[in-house]
Amino acid sequence: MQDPSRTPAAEAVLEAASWLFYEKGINAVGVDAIAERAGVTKKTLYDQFGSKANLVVEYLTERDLDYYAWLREEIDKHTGTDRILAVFDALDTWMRTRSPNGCAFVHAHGELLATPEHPAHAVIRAEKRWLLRLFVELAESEGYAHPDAVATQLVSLLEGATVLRSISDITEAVAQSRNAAVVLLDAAASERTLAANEPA
Amino acid sequence: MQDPSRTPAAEAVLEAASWLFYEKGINAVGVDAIAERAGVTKKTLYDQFGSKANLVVEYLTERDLDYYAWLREEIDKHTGTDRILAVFDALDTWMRTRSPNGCAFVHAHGELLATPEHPAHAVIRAEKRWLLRLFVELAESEGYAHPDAVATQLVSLLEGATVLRSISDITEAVAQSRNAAVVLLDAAASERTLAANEPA
DNA sequence: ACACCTCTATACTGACCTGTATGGTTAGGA
DNA sequence: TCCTAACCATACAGGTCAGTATAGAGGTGT
Repeated sequence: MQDPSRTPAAEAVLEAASWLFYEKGINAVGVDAIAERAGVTKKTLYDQFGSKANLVVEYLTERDLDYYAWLREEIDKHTGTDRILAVFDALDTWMRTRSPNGCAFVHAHGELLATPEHPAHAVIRAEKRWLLRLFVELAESEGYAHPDAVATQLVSLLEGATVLRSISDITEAVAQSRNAAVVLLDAAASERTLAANEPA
Repeated sequence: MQDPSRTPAAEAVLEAASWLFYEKGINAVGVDAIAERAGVTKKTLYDQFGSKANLVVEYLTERDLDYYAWLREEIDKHTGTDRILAVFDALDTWMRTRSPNGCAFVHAHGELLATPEHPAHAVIRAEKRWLLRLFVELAESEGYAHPDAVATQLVSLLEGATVLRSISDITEAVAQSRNAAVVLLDAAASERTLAANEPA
């Protein structure tokens, strides 16, 4: 799961950074605070990661891998259409246990708008890309019509529920998105098509 | 539309701040940069707004009012179910013309995680609240079953599409959310219900 | 005539930021 | 035995941050 070549101090730094970045935001957290929380000197932090930007990349990359592994696990506990709905159930658990403040990648995107050359942007875009592809593959393998269209709609439901649950106190947002997914998949299955798929 | 008691310099400051905050993020922009862009001294900025936090609140409040007014206008050009779908069309235009980087309120929420006492949080939550209530009212007045459930699902589609369109390059996300909305409303209309509305 | 308001210009404070420099300790492997 | 990697502690450089201080210009209403 994690790079075994990472020293104990490096591990502590990344753990501290991950917590602080997610809980307070990237720009609101200084390297001094990270080093202090990790119980490590700033020298060690810079020896291991080189720069704050690199640390941000490592933070997002690890979170990305964790989330992907978690989703894959939850999906593989089911068969058929339940494999798709399992993603919504997994999100519900994920948000309760690890992500109550919302999507770390969406936040990072907003925080790094001022520095478009930041290497973290590639990680952020990649995360949304594999999420979409995951749904495309699931929709395809379950034989749904218009897998690209369905997948885009399902990802929107997922991302939107994440926003609603974290910003408002609408805890049922994820469950409602799941309900909507059931309806959409039902419609796609009975070839009642996703309406107006061709704009004109 | 805007407070007429605002002096010309104050107006220039708010305009500069709005552009910089949205384009680069709140924490990435300093008051010096705002004053310079507005062609105003920092003294004037502080005389008019008192603090950066107040300026952030004014920025979000004005954007909130603009967005609400825009949506109301677009909705009122239609009748029946089209009033609901008009929100999706309005979002498409809004994102192309004024909000290509994503939702300012979602970004602000992420940037202000470190300061939960920041007065902007109230504005952020209020924006999501009226958006949800808007859909509830539309769903009710068009006679759909389960207006609360439908509204939550529609807001998720809207917010999710905003995320997808801004972070990924999926420009058709909004259109796909609109398609999904059509299916969901169709299902709600024919009382084929929103499935599993009662979890157990 | 005088007070008030809006604004300009510049300089400053004290805190915090990323990143580096210097120098020393400990443990393991060749 | 010696070398290297991984760490500790402290201090500092150079920049930027929010916010304040000081001094004065121009216009308006009374």
